[in-house]
Amino acid sequence: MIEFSKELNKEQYAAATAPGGPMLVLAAAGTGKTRTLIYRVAYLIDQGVDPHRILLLTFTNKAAREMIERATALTGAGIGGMWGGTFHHIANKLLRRHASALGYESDYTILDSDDSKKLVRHCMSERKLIGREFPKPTVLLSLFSSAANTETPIGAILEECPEDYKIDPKDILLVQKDYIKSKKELGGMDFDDMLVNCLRLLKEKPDITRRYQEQFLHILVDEYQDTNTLQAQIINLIAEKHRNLFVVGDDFQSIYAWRGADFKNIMSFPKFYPDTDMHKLETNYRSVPEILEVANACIAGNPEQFQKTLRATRKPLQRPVTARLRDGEAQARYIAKELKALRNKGHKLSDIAILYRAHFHSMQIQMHLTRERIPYVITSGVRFFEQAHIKDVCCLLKILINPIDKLAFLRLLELLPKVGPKSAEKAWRKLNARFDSGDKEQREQLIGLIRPATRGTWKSIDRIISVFHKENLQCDPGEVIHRFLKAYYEDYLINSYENGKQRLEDIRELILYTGSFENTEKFLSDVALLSNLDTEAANVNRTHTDALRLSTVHQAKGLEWRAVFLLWLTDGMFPSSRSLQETEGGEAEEMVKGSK
DNA sequence: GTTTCGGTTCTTTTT
DNA sequence: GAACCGAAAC
Repeated sequence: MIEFSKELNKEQYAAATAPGGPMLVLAAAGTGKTRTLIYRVAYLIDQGVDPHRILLLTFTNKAAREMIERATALTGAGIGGMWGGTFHHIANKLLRRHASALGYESDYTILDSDDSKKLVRHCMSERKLIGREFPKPTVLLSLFSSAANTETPIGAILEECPEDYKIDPKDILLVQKDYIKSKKELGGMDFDDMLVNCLRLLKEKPDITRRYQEQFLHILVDEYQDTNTLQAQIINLIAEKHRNLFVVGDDFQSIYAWRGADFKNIMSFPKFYPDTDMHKLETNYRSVPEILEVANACIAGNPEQFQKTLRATRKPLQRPVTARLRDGEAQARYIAKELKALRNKGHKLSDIAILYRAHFHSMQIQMHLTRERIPYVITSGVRFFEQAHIKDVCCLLKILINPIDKLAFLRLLELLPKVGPKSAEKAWRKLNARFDSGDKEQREQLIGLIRPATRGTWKSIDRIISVFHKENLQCDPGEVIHRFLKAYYEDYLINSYENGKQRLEDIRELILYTGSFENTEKFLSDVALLSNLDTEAANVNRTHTDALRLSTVHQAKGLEWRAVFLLWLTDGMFPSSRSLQETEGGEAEEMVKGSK
């Protein structure tokens, strides 16, 4: 049995064991936010709530994984059946079930940012809007994205843009219209569509909504300060019946504004639910008082926040150090020197981290570390699942599942020698914009469409497609990938990339990963929605190697180390020059060394 | 007309 | 490192 009152402090206990209704838990950094949330889950189950009737929403995959792991450990696997995951995961789960209600096929593809970009570029080139003074695909996409996530029309967003694009908003609207149409045509939803459509489903289909309102007796939301209006509405709708809504967040740690997050959601929660039971967690277990002093000084004086004061439990140790250094070179040398000193004092490298705002800020440091033979791991900037080779093998799976997934079809064909964008596009047209991999005639037709020199190569891939349908490999995506490797891709990798062998290893890792999925479709959804294989990848790296950690501050949120270096705490670098609203800043070149 | 190759530029944060 | 652009090669 879990002894809630012993394992939690007073603040945490009060929150975790509160009766129900709308609850807002304001958890400052390092106060055991996750712990409280997990014990809340355990408490509910302890009270006899069926896990199936609990919905736990998180913001990132990392958080979801951690929560579920820890809750499982705590309750002794008692949470089986609980609905837990990121907003996108849950939206996907609902949409797969009810896609037809919105006019989608249930085998819709999820477009990741890479796919979206390609599609937008295509729409632009169709309208001859490439180059010139026209914004780049990524710029347009972020425009579309904030429009979707804030429910604001494009026009209004453009007006607020400080930089005066001299572009006709009409052109942008045209591209957006084309983009939306193309997505529909290839049976795809991008990340924003998942939330938009999920909300649409709940708003427009009351019969369906009622089922979930009934099912979810308790809804728990992590990082509430980072929700956007779509997510807040989704939550409110699902919670409408039972009103047991437990949201946790810290208005001072809202880091996703660029993605439509609106910290006003957390500020106005008590207004929306006048009977809100509010709890504050202010006892900090992570940091020494000297650091909390700095934190408190930052929080104070901001009128738009809930007032809070972090209280330290740890003994005073030492103040953060700022080091003024001439340039990046001096900074790197300084860190190397300090690292040596720390190690001499008996610190392990894995207890130390170097944090920075943007990945390229760490380049110089990385060179120095390599030269000095100091082992380090880096929470990568390149997302595992967005690397070319991972996407390559997945597009074979995609065309097996979704006959109208044009992007996957094109990508697969373009892997072949002597096939580029034009030939691939032509083949797609000749097939009438549909490739049913189960249809033998169509497969024959496609073989004929490929130029003779490459036909042999394609035939070996075609054989995999044929086997897939004959042997019903639906449930074994790993086997398909394996055969693809043997038939073609292994050679391709080795020939096309300097680090082909390493990439091959990645794919082997991926094949192992497929084992945990019931079928190809579930696997593909997950690949699209996950963006880091940081569980696997990080675990592999972490095993038994004592290594220094390099990470962006964003990715480091919620983590802790004995000693932390903060790079480039200087004007224009930290905060980045793009987020100009902040005024707090550093002197010339400076750097802070703190201990947790 | 297409594909491939070579040189150049620019790196946030996540789903 | 990868995405983009222009030029060479097929």
